[in-house]
Amino acid sequence: MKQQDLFNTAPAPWEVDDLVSHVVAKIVFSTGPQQPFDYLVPENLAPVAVAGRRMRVPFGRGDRLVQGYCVEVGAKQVLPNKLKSIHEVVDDVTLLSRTMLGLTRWMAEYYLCPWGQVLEAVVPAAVRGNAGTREVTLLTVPRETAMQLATLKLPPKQHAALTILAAAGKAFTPPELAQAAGCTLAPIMALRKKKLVHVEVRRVSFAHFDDTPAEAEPSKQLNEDQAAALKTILHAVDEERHQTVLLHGVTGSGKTEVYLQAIDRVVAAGKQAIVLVPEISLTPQTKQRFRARFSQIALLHSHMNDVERHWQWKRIASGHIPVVVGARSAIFAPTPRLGMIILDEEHDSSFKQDSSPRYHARDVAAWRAESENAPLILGSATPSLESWRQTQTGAITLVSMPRRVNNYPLPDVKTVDLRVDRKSIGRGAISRPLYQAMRRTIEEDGQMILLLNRRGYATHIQCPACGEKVVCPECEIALTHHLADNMAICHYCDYRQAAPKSCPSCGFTGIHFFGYGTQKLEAEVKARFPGVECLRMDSDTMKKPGSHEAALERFRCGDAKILVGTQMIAKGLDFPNVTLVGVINADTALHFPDVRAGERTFQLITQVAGRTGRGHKGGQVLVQTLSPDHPAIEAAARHDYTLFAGRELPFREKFLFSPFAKMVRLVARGETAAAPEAFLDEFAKQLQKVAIQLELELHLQGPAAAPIEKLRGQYRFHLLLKSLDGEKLRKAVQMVAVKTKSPDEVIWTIDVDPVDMM
DNA sequence: AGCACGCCGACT
DNA sequence: GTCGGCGTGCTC
Repeated sequence: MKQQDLFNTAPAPWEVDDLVSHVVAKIVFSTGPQQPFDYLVPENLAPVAVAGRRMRVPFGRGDRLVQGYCVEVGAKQVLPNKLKSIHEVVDDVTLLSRTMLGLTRWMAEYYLCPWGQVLEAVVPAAVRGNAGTREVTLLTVPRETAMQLATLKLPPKQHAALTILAAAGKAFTPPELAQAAGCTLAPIMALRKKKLVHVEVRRVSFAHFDDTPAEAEPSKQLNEDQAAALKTILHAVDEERHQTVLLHGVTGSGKTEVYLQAIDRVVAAGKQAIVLVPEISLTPQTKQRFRARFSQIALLHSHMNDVERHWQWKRIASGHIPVVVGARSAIFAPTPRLGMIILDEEHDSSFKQDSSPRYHARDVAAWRAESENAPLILGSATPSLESWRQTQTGAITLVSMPRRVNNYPLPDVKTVDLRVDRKSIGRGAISRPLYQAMRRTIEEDGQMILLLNRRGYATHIQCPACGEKVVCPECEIALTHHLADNMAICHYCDYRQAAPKSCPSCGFTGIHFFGYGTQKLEAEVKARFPGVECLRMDSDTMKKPGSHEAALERFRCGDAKILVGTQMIAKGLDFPNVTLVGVINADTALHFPDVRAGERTFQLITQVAGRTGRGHKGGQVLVQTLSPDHPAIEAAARHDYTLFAGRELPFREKFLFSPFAKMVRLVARGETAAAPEAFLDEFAKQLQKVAIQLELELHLQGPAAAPIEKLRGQYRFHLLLKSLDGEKLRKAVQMVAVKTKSPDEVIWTIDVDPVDMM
């Protein structure tokens, strides 16, 4: 029998009489062994030893003190001397409620990663480190001392200090008291030693941020579709019952207003709402919209410093903040009475975390909402096929808003077949039809958005003489030419070198820069529309905090007429004067070796098309493509989600992909190609054995070189596992994973429900 | 993860 | 004989 089993199985019959009942705490560590460990709770710590706090416990032969999360406290029959005792309780506030502990345990099981690691990810580092607080010592005079103050025999300075403290009627820190009494710290220390003053050590916050409530704006009148959607949601809110609602509303259908009014009801009931938005759309516009409607709101954004993050966390935990708006990790906000969760743009891939624990906020939200009896609202114009499928099986309630507000029509979308038009335009990214539409837009004083999903100037650098391509030495992918500083940059690892003037291989001086990035597009626009203000938004120009706000303001006020950018301009923007959207190359994501390539393309085109026609002037969209007949592009041009889903779902079903099959992806990497490949080969073999044992119908794809074969100098391989039985699949992977020790040179990861296949 | 234990080879 | 190489296994 293994040692650990001694603690989890019943004691031997002859030991039963020795059992004593004791309060025991279950501790989980964030590093080291993964299983929980039991410790005795000593009597003096019983009041503070609460599940959800961190504790320091003696661990190992040397009894070194280690910090861990207490996940459970309860009376237990134990053999005396079997367990060690907790040394100290670290936190004076509970970091994780019962629900959050349950949630993290579920995440650990579902995403196949250690519980301790999930706990560490869920509690912000700023909270763990008590950022922005410090310990202060507070002195008061106890009753007994105050009564005998007159008769006490004390040196004059001590007596004076004590008298001042007794008269003050509030607590002083030692330095404060020293100053008030006009003495040094020595007499005060003496008073502390003689136990004449009461000492309390407390953690206080010295952070302060503006939290003055804003003037709240009234709600808007809803149209028929919005009112019907709201009614469905409110039904669940009022009954305090869990239900998932998919709000499928076309772009501009007024989903946000429905959210806002649903939140109103939650707030009125004294509960809190969590609103999750994609990272990219936590824009000033979204922020303002929520801030204007709710007087008290916590906006969690990535540029927050630790002090503010901690402060926000405390405010939320105190229950005084009714509305929390944030990206993915806001799903862990410590709201004490959760009344509703909203995931806006639920299809967005930024809801999936790309490091361990690789959770999807949509699925975490579903678990949390169910366990807290709260409705979950998923909103999108282009729902994920995972959610859409669940509306068909009845697990999710579908509510549709097929019309735009104010009866504005959806914009007219035309594809520009580049196979035909390319010849007529010569060199350049803007086809003749798009150019003409741009001209017209400017004449009519409208504004326009041009989407090109690649940053930089030229996408690859190649020698026309010898064919040599300039690639990253670490990742072996084509370097992108950036004009601003004339550098060649790897978009995977950010490796950079000076752009070559001649071919590094053959010395030919006519080395050529091919392909279009946003920088080159911007240059072309400026050249062809002199005097028209053009603004570029991509991650290169939006690095500084506040640049996003500034750029959008310039566009909103009309100073800039043309907005050029990557996908960051495709979502959420709401500018009524935008009457033209141009998609420079709809095919960039279409031919990726990824099942979701079509879905992503459909989403991107639909979303960016939705940026126009939001005012009385209407709007039109031109989509440049080499594949106008591709189902994803055709469906997007017709604004027809059900057409797209109707074509895509049978394909997913036939070839066993999500949402029909559950998928798990293993990625292994190393300095050589052989080691990770061999590792995955062996893993696959072991899996097949376990699959037979579990009677699991397992489908394997690979191992094969990952689409990004080499990254930062390491070779990458992957193995895709699929099965209709997700639970058994995870079980099988778990069984193999615990027994597997990879060679030192191989690093590997497990991704449950992978979204990114690169 | 750390830390002790233990079983081998190179040294005072 | 002992010092230390790191392979193995345990930690409530």
